[in-house]
Amino acid sequence: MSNLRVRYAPSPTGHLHIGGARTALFDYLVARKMGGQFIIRFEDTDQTRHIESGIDNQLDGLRWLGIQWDESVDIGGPYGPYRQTERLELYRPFTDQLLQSGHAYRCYCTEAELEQERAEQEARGETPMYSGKCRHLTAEQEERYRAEGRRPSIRFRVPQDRIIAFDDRIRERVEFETSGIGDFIIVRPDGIPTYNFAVVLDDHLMKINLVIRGEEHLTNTPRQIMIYEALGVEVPEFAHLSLILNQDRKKMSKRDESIIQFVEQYKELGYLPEAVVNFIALLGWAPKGEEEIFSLEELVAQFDLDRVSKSPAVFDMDKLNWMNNLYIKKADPARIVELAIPHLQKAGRLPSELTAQQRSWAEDLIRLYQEQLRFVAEIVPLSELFFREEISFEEEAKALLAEEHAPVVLSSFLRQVEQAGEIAAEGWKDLLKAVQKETGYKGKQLFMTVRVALTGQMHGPDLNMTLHLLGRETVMARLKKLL
RNA sequence: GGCCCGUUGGUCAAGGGGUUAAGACACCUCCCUUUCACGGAGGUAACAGGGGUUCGAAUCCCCUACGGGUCACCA
Repeated sequence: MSNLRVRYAPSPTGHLHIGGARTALFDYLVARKMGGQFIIRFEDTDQTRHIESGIDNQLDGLRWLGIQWDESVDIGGPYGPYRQTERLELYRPFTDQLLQSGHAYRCYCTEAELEQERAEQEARGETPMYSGKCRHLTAEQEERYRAEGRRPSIRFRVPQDRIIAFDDRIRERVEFETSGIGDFIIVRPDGIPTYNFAVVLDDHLMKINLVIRGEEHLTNTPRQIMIYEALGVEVPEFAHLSLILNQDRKKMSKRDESIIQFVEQYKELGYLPEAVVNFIALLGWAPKGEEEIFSLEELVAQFDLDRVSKSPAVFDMDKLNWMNNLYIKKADPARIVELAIPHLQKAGRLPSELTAQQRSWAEDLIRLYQEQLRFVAEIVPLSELFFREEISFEEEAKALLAEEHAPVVLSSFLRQVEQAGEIAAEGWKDLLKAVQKETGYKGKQLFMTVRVALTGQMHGPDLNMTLHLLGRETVMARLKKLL
């Protein structure tokens, strides 16, 4: 294939879905790897479901992931326009061609009639399929229908008893019998083509030679191949990706809340784009070796359509969280700080305008938790102990404080803090050392007692930094309250 | 229901006639550590079932079961 051209063709009905993002990513990877072009085109022929912000949502999501394209609505390209509703005139000659060659015909059935027909078929236990009622209308009959005020749609005449076969890049050979396919509508009465017709025309006109898309399109493929053939143009290659399933092994539906489905939501929760890209690349694709942490550039080098799995993948949130944590740990702390501050502000933990001092405090706080954040929004629940007036004590903590060494350690510590005056970030270590010297308690009895007294919890982040962030006043107040 | 696709541990998955059937997440144990987390070392756990073909099937064929997709004037 000398010049590979692939496309992602979403319908702009909403936000970028995780499945769409994965399709786009695979498109991008293949195009980059082969030195081809990646085109994004919008299939917006369904007026009723059209959402104006849909195009921006899709593009913004892809941009955030770092996926770049070579031709689309925003940057143009030699095969535009890149949204179907702007290409309507381009389709007309092809419609005429099919009508003239007899591959298509006008159908005057109304939606209500068709629906009734379908209902009757279903009642009889048959597969619902268009009966072919208008297949052989005479000129007079057409004239009469027109006189009744009926507006025709245009149907594709599906050849009888043929087998349509193709070699899918992922599924290998797939065959369909045309007997199971009814004549389908390619142009609605209002002149707007339906999906199956428009894709074929656009892919042809845009010189797409590899169509990568989800498995839900597999059964559309024979219809499209028939159109290519009727038009006498070259059929592209197909690669049908298996679906991404939720934890219940079901196709994710838009209302499914068991899983976070939209790229924008991951962004909002503080997932890093490189983690999301890495993770979705592994949904259905397996690298050659054992390494599985890859940057986008590395994915381009590693990716191979031949290593894409046929079976569906369940979206595993645990693994995404693990992977995101990996990227957060590696990330520049300043970046995580930038992402985390808005979460703390939104939660009312920080004022919307920060003084230099507050900012520096927030930076220390966020860095304290950086290595255990699975996603940045977690900073809010994780850092709760720094924002509570009243601390509550766990059972274990109460037991520890009831031991005889506790008051000794704590009163010694309080004295040290009071005497110290201003305490530098590193100064707390020395105070604890002094307490050890004075009381003779060390290790768990010393550190754990202090931790528990001030946080109420047996577990937590680095103690010195915790003390520093709590600050001298709070430390003294909490100690006094206990003693 | 018809048609189409799929099925290796809980999850992602490698392996495509001869393997002790990889690796990762999760889980468990231990080590490190003032605790947690991190890190390190181990561990539990899988070829859907049944027939073939073959000296030999996770790998090839058939059937069954299960799961999914699709049958629109949606994409």
